[in-house]
Amino acid sequence: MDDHGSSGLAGRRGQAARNDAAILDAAREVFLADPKAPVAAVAERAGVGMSALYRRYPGKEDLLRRLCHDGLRRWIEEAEAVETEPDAWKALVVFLERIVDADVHSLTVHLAGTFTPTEEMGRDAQRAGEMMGRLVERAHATGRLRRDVVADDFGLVLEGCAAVRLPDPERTRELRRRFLSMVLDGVAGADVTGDDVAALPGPAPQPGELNWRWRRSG
Amino acid sequence: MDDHGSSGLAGRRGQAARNDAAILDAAREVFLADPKAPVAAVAERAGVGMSALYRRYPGKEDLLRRLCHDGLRRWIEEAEAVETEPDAWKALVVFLERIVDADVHSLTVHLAGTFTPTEEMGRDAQRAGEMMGRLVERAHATGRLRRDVVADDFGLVLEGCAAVRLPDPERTRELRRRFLSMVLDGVAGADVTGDDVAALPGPAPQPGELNWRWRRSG
DNA sequence: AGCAGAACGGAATGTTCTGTTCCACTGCTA
DNA sequence: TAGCAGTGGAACAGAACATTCCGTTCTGCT
Repeated sequence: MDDHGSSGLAGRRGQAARNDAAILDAAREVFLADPKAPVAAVAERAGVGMSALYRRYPGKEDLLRRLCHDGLRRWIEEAEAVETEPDAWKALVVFLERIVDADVHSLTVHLAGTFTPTEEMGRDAQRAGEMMGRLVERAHATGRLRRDVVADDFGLVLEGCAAVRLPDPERTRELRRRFLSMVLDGVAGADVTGDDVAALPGPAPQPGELNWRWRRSG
Repeated sequence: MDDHGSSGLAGRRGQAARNDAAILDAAREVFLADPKAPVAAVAERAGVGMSALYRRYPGKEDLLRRLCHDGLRRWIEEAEAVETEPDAWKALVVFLERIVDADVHSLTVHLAGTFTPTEEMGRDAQRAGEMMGRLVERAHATGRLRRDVVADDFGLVLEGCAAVRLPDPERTRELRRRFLSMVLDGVAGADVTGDDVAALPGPAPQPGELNWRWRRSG
């Protein structure tokens, strides 16, 4: 087999490989902007025809599923990446920043319900939740994270950050970072200030309470 | 004119008046859950037929516009209500809590773009922005609000709170309050703690930057 | 050089979804 | 009791959409 260059710049095979990526990128952009967007919008944004799309995925749902599962894997990946960080607080912060920057939360949460999940996705989702839990547990141990904040509170935080949306993606990232920073200051405060903030109100979010979109028939 | 009771419990006229409210309530619930929901869903939720709806509004767009404008007026109303509160920080907090509880932000922001706005709405929107600005200005003067937070940062905050959504409305309210509380602790911190938090990153949101949905042809 | 077929663009198709209209009916109101 | 404001819900027309299909292009191999 006469492979023209190892990184796929070759004529036909290369174009196909490039389309693989183009389609996924386009799908991410389009479906993040509107989870109900038509498939044709993805093709157009990717600069390919419908057939290029349907050659790779049996149907719309499969594309959505793929996108979501990729997001889930990315989450796990990022969580693993910060596990070696000695400063547990910093690990948590860096993790959140990366998830927010990559818009992973939108991928995993907003797309849920638009397809029927795989069992493997269920397992990965649980794994992702556990890793977040461990991250928070570690941060609690340092005393830097206020004690009345639970792991699922960060579900709220990520949801909030994901909601910040502007036409310009780069500006969106900046403002999300800014917002995240505000929230983190509120979440780190207690020990530093010497405790003059009131306890967080209301029952804390229960595990799985935020994942209602994953339940069947949505 | 033989009016059976002043608060409209009468037979036919009363039913009509009751439908007025039922339709608006239903529309709020339905369109807040999904801004693109079909009109029929509103009629069903209100327990009325299509004709009851189209007798009151020439078309879907008019209903949306009405809902949004009501939200805008509510915003102004709430802002005026806290203007007499002597404690400027408390005024700001109470105002935000009320806006969040009433889901006014979703009404005014998420519905924008689904209809062409009136000029009067434009004026009210500007007025609403100004009132928010004054609220923040007053809070700054007390020193209780950290200095690097600008008025439009609360656009981010409200967007974030509105993004917290569960099937149960009451639980949604609780968790939004909890999230808001976290954010407010982050936003109040600086002066109280004696300044060991870093400055907020990124250029602050510019006036009008968050209102892009209001611009024509969305 | 030439062929087999992988890969593609985009129009065509059949179906579902939705905004709006229409009509027959009900029971106040005067 | 006559008339009509008010109503429910079926009917309609057209838009939107996922998916299929066909004719074309250009590669990789012989």
